[in-house]
Amino acid sequence: MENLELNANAYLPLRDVVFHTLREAILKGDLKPGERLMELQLAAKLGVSRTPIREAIRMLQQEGLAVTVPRRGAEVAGISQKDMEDVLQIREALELLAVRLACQNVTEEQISMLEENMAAFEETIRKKDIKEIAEKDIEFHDIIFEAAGNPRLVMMLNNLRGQIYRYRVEYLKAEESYPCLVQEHRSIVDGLKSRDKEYVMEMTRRHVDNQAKAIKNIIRQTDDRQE
Amino acid sequence: MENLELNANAYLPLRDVVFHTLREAILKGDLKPGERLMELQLAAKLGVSRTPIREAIRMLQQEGLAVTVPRRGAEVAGISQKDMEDVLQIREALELLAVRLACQNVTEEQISMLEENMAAFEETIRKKDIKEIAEKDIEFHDIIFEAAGNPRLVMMLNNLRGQIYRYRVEYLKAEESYPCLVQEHRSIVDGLKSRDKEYVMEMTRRHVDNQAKAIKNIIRQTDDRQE
DNA sequence: GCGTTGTACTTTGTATACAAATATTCTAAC
DNA sequence: GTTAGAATATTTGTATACAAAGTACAACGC
Repeated sequence: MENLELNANAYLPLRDVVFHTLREAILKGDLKPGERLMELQLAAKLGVSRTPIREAIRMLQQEGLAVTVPRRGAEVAGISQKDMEDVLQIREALELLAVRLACQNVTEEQISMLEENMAAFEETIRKKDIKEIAEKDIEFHDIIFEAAGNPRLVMMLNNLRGQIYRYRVEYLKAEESYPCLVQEHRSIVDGLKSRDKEYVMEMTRRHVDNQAKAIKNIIRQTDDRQE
Repeated sequence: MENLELNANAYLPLRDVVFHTLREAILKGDLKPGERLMELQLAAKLGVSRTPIREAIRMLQQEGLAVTVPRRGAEVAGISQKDMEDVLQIREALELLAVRLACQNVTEEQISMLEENMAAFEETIRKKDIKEIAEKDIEFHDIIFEAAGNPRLVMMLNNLRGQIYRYRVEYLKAEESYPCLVQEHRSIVDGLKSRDKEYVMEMTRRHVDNQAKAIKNIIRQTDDRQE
């Protein structure tokens, strides 16, 4: 770990601020798998007492980002290749459900939001700004999730995305995949416009599968490098 | 609320005991939707301090069984008809994934476990012991989840089942559905034996759909009665 | 050298104390 | 009778205190 910093000084309970801070740190990889989450240490580093830290840890634990052993404390959850494959499988199923529902429920307004997003996405891809690419990509999927009209599904997909994100940044560095990405998004939007359920699902399947393959490649590379 | 009681006196941190206690109470309906979860009150009732209560609440919150408003505290999450439909949609998608995976990975041993379960299931149905029927039904699905070989999927399905369970007991009181239940389980086991993916998925879809319809009926009836 | 035990040190688990925010009650004015 | 506002009580948020479990390491015996 390095320099954690509480930023969201908004009027939120500290436990939520701590939770978001630690969550981000884990997803971004600042806190590495296996790294221990020691209450006193974190409390000192974040300038709060142990109480909010403990509550944040309980939340992380329930979300699967931390594992705790009674009387030993918590550590950042590891994420093996198998784990990631499991997550990707689930994500595919849910993403397909989302897009299927979106196909029924999407509004004109949401479609124009998607079009706007597409334009912005292409722009950021031209700039090769990875951070922005990721943001726009997330926004794209968020619009679709929203259109699905199933809040719980949105929750679950966001959670899964968190898990995937732990490898995803790497994935987005593969510039050769950019044109493909844009085209896939394009197809999905077109499908939603014409409300062609089968087509949209097939395109989404491809999109998710491509990403899954890419991520698995990254993992393989990373693992090889480590050995 | 009525008489909560800490039973699991095993060597577990109190937060986990409290968590399980409250979770059960919510799922069984002893703690009703909208009912406030007041720390001091719960602490007194369970004979512990606020600290484990608070941590348990954070866990419940993350699991969607409680909602908290900062500075106002937590209450048992309500579950509207729409919520339940959302959950059932997700559950169908994941249950289909599980059975598809199980079809590839199921072992001979697991198949005989399913056969054993079928026998026991039919027996309990003859006895019309609702509690046992529920148990055997859960066991049936658990074996399949296990066979899917995706631990995270198991986690998520268990969580969803919790949500559904809040209505499910009622559902199982509908005796006319029993023969149907058995037959559906039978078909699924047969499909798994012959590893016929399409067939198993179709049967599972029917099984889940039937249950979904039944639950929605219950909800309608319950809502009507309340008005 | 190797394992064992005992002691000091960390770290978690739980309870409690105090402050700040929210809800409630009571009073007073209209 | 109703409403506004102050006083009071409740309730959450955070910090801290203390006990118990776990860990590390050195001294000891084999």
